[in-house]
Amino acid sequence: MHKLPPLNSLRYFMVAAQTLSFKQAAEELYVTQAAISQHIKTLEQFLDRKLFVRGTRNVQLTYEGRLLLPDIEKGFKSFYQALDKLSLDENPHSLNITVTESFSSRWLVPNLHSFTSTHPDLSVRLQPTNLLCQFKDNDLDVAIRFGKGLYPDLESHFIAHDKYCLVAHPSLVTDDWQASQVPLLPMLEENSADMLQAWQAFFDRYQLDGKVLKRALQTDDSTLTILEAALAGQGMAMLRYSLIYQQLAKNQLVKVLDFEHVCDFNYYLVAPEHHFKRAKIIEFERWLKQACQAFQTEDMLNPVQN
Amino acid sequence: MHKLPPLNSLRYFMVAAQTLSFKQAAEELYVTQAAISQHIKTLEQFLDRKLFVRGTRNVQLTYEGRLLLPDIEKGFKSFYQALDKLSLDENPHSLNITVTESFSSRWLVPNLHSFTSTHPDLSVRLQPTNLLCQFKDNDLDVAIRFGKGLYPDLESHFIAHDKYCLVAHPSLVTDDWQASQVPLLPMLEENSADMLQAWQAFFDRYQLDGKVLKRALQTDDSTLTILEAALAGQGMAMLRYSLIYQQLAKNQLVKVLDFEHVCDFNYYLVAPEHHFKRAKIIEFERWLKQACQAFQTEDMLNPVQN
DNA sequence: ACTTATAGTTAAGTAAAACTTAACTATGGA
DNA sequence: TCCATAGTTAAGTTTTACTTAACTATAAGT
Repeated sequence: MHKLPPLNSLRYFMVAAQTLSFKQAAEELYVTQAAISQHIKTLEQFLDRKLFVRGTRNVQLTYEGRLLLPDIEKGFKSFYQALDKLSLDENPHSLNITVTESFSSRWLVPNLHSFTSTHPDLSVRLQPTNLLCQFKDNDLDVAIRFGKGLYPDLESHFIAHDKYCLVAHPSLVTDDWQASQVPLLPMLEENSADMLQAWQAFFDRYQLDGKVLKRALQTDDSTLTILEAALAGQGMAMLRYSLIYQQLAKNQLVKVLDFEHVCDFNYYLVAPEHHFKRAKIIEFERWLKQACQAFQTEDMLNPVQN
Repeated sequence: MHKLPPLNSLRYFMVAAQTLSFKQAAEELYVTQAAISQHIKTLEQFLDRKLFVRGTRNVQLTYEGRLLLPDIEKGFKSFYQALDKLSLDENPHSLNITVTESFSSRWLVPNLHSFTSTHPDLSVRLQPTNLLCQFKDNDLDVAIRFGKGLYPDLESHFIAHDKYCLVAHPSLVTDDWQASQVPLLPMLEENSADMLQAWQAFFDRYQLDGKVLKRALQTDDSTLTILEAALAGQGMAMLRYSLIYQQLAKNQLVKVLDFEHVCDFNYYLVAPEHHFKRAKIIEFERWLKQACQAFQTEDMLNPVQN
């Protein structure tokens, strides 16, 4: 292998060769033309070859200069290419996540510490909202969504399954509870297709008529409201395991009739395709998948789900 | 376009990334590991990205380091490629030519000045010999040869045609000379196929019997000897126009019966193929072709010749 | 023909970078 | 526990890069 010439001289040579003017090259490189002149001289001495024929008011490349130029250009092009790959991510030190309200406050916030502690130079910002925001003009890195993983112009990476559990405050149900006692509990209900489907499965299972049940609370899209109402003992709620498994463990909520219904929806990481090449997102996805194992159970691995 | 990072840091990064050891990289680059450490740090700060994960006794590339490496390697590879192209010619300031004795002393040496004066940084060395030397282990750049241009493993570039002229010292022939007087002049003869063919053409043309002519001198391969004998007035010689056109002009030699015979051979520049990529040879060939125009005449453009 | 303007070179001094030395940190192994 | 190893950092030195300013040479304008 040869010894490499001074690399800056190569750069100066390239620009001078492209412009065929030391003066112009100097302007492009924000130096004086004396600097160009000296660099070219250095390179010519290093290579022991004349690279330019100095005319009176113009310079020309010699044969050997012409020989050199294309490969030098190729080399710097590769360097620029390398930089391009990094610039996929303009803000490597901030991770901007939009996440559904319920998952944010009931799972992500309580669990985030194990990610932030191992990524000290990354500042995570959460935007809890149930709407799938625009990624353009929003400096959002990624979204966590519960759904079918089908979003136009966006890429979705599967994160975790989930299941609905019928739960209530422990004060409302006893250990020897029967299906016939269900009508005693008011329903805490959210009008989401997925959740309504779970309720229907429950009614079918116990041959109940949903219409006769009392409604204590109804919301359009705030799972969080339902959850808080359930925790406050206002009735029975059909809630996702991911959001309450910690409350179940601590007996702050208990299952009603042990009813479970595997969700038709899943958790997905959603973003424009190129965002998934960002180092911080690759890291975050890896962590998220691993951490979500905490609420993955055997019965979720249902072929219907995926 | 991005601003380029410090180029030396890129190089240090590359070697460190390849060896996955700052210490080893330092050894390869003949610097201390402190220098490596500082360069990597500089680059990381410039890019605002960690490139290495520092373990206790080893370093690993980060995702972004791995992203960067291939293009950086590609870049430097291009630079090495550029240098390779120059190293086609190890001695750019010397031009080593082997050339037939006669052409050397009768044409090249008298004409070389117009080349050397426009190429002041090139020192030309001539090796006059009629043998086609080995190019290997000989630091020869190129050969000038008179022939058919067919040399095994070598490339031949056509330079010039030539023709034989029957000449003698002006004291030996008069203006009103007749073919019948030919036998009065002794022959100065070289045993080369090409020249013998010219003699034969002459005999045929004037219906002479070559055998009855007197031989003043015979050589095997020294055209120069023949030429000098002719200049000294020792007889008539069949000589190539290229070697004597200047003597004809100065009347140091005159044509006998105006006899000319276009050569079956030509002048060629001969060398291994890659030598023709050397800047100095490209220059020399251009000059040689142009300068040889001086002895090219209309009648040489005979289809037989090429 | 003379002057002016332009492009590049060179020398000398200054600013910036690269590099070394040496002291320090952290950790795996004897 | 102590040593050996790999890397980091700060301080000082060397080297390189850059600017300024004076100089050369020539094309263009007057």
